[in-house]
Amino acid sequence: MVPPKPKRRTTPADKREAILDAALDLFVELGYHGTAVPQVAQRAGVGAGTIYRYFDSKEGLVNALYQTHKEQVARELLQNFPADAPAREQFARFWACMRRFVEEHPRAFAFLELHHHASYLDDQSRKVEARLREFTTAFILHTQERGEIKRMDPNVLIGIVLGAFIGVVRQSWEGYLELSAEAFEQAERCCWEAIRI
Amino acid sequence: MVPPKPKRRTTPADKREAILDAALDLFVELGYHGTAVPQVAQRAGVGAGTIYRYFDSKEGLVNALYQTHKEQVARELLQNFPADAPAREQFARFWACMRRFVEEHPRAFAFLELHHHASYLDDQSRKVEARLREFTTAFILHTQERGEIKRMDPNVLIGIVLGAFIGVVRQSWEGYLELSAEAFEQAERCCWEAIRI
Amino acid sequence: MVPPKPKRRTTPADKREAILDAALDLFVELGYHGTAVPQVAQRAGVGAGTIYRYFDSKEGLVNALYQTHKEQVARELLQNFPADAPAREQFARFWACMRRFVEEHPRAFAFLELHHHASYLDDQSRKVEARLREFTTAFILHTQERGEIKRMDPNVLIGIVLGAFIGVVRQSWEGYLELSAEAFEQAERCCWEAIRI
Amino acid sequence: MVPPKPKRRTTPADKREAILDAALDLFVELGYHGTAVPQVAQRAGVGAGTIYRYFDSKEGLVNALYQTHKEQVARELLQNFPADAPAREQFARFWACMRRFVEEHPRAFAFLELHHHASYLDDQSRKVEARLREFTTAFILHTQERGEIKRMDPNVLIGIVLGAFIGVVRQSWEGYLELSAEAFEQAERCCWEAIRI
DNA sequence: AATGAATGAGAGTTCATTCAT
DNA sequence: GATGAATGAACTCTCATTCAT
Repeated sequence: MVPPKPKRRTTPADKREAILDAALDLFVELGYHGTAVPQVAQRAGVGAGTIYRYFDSKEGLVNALYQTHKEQVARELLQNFPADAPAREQFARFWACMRRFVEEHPRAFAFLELHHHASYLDDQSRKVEARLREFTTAFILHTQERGEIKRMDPNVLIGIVLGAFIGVVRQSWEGYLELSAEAFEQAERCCWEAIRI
Repeated sequence: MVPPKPKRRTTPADKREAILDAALDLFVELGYHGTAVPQVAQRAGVGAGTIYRYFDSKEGLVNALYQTHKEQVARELLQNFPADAPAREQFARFWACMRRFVEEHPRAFAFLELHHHASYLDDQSRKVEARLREFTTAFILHTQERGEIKRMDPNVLIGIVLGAFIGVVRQSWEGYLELSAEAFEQAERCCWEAIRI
Repeated sequence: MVPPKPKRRTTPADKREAILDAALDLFVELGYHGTAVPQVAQRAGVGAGTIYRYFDSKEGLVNALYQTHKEQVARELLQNFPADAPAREQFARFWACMRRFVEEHPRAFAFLELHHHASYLDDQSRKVEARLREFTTAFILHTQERGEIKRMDPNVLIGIVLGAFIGVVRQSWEGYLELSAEAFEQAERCCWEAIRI
Repeated sequence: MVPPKPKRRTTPADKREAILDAALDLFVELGYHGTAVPQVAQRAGVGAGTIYRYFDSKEGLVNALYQTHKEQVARELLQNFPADAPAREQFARFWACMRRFVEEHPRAFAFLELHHHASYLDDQSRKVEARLREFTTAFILHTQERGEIKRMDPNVLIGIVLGAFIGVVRQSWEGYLELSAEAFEQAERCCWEAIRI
């Protein structure tokens, strides 16, 4: 019996993925405006014109990347969130989820961080961001009412915790820190103490 | 009697400042690659060629901006630092100093933050960053030995505190928060609790 | 008994016609350079590659169109021409023939007119034009000798009559005129008076 | 005494003219879509980017050409028009004026003719055309009322006369005719007989 | 025979940089 | 020293054509 011959070298989905992957690398390294479309094509191993079969424009490409990855973060955060657990555990889970994302998709995390609120993001991209924030704000208010975390403008708390998380990750990008389990855990404890009552 | 000092309408230093000032605005608003050199010239009120009398290139301009402002931050932090005060007070002073910088030079702070570790920054720019970090690290180690703040990799603590500060400021950039005295003070207390023993 | 003729949904001739028809529409509407080959394919309901089975290139396609329709005009003019009638009647028949062509094949007439002497027409296309002209010139000379129309360079007369005909049709393209029977007849009488003795 | 040194090799106005002149040639020869901007630049002897200092875009360039030359035709027609002369003389003057334009600016005439009612002409360009037509229509109606020319839709008459004029000129473009004084005069007489009572 | 995804040359346009004035 | 018109390389994007399926 003959084993089924593998049908194609590259499926359309493969090409699309290759383009997204190459763009992710380059946008992180050189920025959106610093990256030329043919450069993306070359790294993806396709012709320059091919990119326009899969994406409307360079803007379409960066927004597709943003939405794909931002939605993944949002999904993972919401799915793993223990709605009824004590705040301490909820925070630990949030931190673990973010950590897992950074470890599994470091370039995607860097991309989201660097392209946060850029002028070329479209309404759909901003909507993904907005939904996640709404959820977060509602959760913070609820936990504050339960007396488990400090009472102050939720946006200050978001700024502190998210900022601190990104701040630690950045230290590793800049070569000052290895993102060990210990570092994440230490940072997690610090941040909890920042916001706990 | 003194001869009347020849009054020039614009000294070379004035021109240089005007260029730096215009570039600061535009780089913050449109990004490095999104800003055209003649656009900088126009806003500065000089000819496009004039920029090249004061700076080698567009890269030279952005690096001059980076170094100028980064050095200013470093200077202010070091000058105001109470070497012999208790850690709690040192931390409060650090926070106040950063806060003052953000309030007095919001565009410069945004510029430094947005162009942090961009590919077009040169070695000299990175060196300014490195010197400040050396000082900070040494100080953290010293304070940890005095048992006033948590014992962990100083880079984790730097990531947390700097990240949290930037995180809070960013919330205001994104329109979620007004940078009131109260917000800064709340965030400062949170961050102290994050790192204190 | 005859075996049932195998019915093909689309014969090669059908495909060729569909391509020519789609191209006619688009070249008239958007111009030669304004029309993309895949656009022609889509409107013809065939794959983009298929066009290259029937035509060498985009130039080949436009020349095929030109020759097809120019030859049709020539055929109709020559077939309907009453060689032995008086000049007044010959002229009326010529005009009626042109009018019928415009009414039955408005897109083809517009195409011929708009692509007249375009740089991408090949020698074969120009040859069709030349043959028609030879006949016309000979006829004019003959009629002039019979003393029925003005004696002058036949090319002046061709320019006047053909130009006037196209001029009137153009007025309708530009929305100034409806191509009524009356308009055609009025124009015909005017043109006859232009050339008659 | 020193003769005044000629100040510039090329003034800005020279450059603009050189670009317009090169574009006129190429648009006539290859059509608007068939002409590449760098091609215009090369023929004008300037860099490709220079064209964009003088014109907003390729469309801006073609519209500037159209308006310049169309306005010149309109101006010459209106200025030389003998409002109170008999229709026969008015027609002769019109024809002479058109003839002079063709002889002095043959490429401009060809350009106007070939780009008539093209989709890339802007509102301003169409307005010039519209003003000229309004004048012509009013004049025809007035002359018809005086009983000097045939009574029919003025647009039919415009189509015939303008079409015949262009038709004769085209014969020369196609190499069939030399635009001699005699040819123009013969055609003028024919056309007058086409429209006279 | 027919397809349409893929290509890359070339389109229009921008902009960092130069240099005659 | 200062200017800004001029440049041409490089940008984003299109499309005539090919070729694996």
